[in-house]
Amino acid sequence: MIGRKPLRDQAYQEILDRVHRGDLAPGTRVRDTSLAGQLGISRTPIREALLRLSREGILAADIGRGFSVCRLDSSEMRESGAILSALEVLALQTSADVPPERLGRLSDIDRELAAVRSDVDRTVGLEEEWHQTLLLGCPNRRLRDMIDNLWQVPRRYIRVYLREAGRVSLSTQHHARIIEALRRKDRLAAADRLAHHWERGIEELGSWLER
Amino acid sequence: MIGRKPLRDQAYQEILDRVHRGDLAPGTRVRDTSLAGQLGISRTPIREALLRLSREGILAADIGRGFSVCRLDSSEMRESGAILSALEVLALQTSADVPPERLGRLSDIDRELAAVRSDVDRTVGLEEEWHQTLLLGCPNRRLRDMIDNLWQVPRRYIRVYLREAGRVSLSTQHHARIIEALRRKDRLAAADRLAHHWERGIEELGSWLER
DNA sequence: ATTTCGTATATTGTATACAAAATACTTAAT
DNA sequence: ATTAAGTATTTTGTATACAATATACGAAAT
Repeated sequence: MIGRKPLRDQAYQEILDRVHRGDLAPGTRVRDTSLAGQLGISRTPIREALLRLSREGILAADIGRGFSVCRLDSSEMRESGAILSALEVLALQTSADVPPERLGRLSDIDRELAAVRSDVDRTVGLEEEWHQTLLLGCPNRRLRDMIDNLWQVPRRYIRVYLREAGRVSLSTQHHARIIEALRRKDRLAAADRLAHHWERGIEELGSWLER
Repeated sequence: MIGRKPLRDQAYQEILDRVHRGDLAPGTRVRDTSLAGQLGISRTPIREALLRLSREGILAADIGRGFSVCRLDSSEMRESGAILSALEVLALQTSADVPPERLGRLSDIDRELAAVRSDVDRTVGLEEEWHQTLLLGCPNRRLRDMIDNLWQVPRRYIRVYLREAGRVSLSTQHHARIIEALRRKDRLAAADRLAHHWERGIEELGSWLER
């Protein structure tokens, strides 16, 4: 076998998936012993994964009393959203022009996004893929990695919003307007619209959470 | 005793200090066993600290062959700097107006910065404190934490630059212009100047590194 | 019945043990 | 003398063990 992955990385992914699937609900205490048993590995790599997740804001770590899944909180969502928005805008501003081929893919994703209804997982996945595709040309690798990581937080909020508020998706109209600006090679305008897209999305989620 | 700190956090701080002091030079392999011996604790909390440092871009972690101190690389510095710049600008834009009392402190730091010569550690410390003080009023706690963390990277570059290039400090004139804008309660202008300050600093460091 | 205290249990944080893999070392062949 | 193969030694990644602390449970007192 060529690609060996440390157990801690596999554990990280698995735990993250469980949080996203709702298998580990907000507020739940996460016991390393129990996870170690379930995954059939020892506590050591589990704890390494938990420590990382707590640094990333998915879990809370109270000293001496272990980990728990962070509760959903509108101000936390607004804070993360503001950061992610600024970073995506920066990434887009400093990207090379988006080639037509990639613009086509973005439109494809949007079409699929409009077609898919009521499948929350698919919708969130496509929304994230759209953003990733948009920023694929950003030469700042560290920035791209950071953005990918930060996405884990809003993802949880979008998912619960789509599911519980019964909304089908966040408006894809904004996407279209961003693509339009990129077609004109006007990255500045596109970045502005991306910021606007985020603002609206954050506001939509925030006001729903604060209902 | 009231405030207990996990060993992993103490280890994290100690290792970080060693990297900054140059005790652990760029490229050095970092062996958990050796550190555990030196700090008189076991490998477990050491490895937790190393894992965290590698996520933060201070150490490199090659699977199966352990950790090493990241080599200084101008493009990495530019990438981190661009991110940090954007985040500090965001923080300043979304801050409350900086009260006169705090503006005074900023000026004090600048005066000290101008007075201190040839003490690299003190200079870097003051520069970082200046930025922290500037952003103290940012209500986005997550953003402030992220900025504090990210600072660990440029810190290494500034330190080596001041020491080896023989420069005394990065220009404090920019600081003064930022403060001036804040006196007029013009946060937007201040944010612009902060961005400019970063741009110039990054360019100065970058061109020196690429010499 | 409710509360308070004490004890048992579980869970954490840290230390140690072990197996696999990587590095360093030795020796033999050219 | 240099290289190469094979062996010994480190070093890593993971598992387990242990001590300290926190939680859960139950009995006694009000």
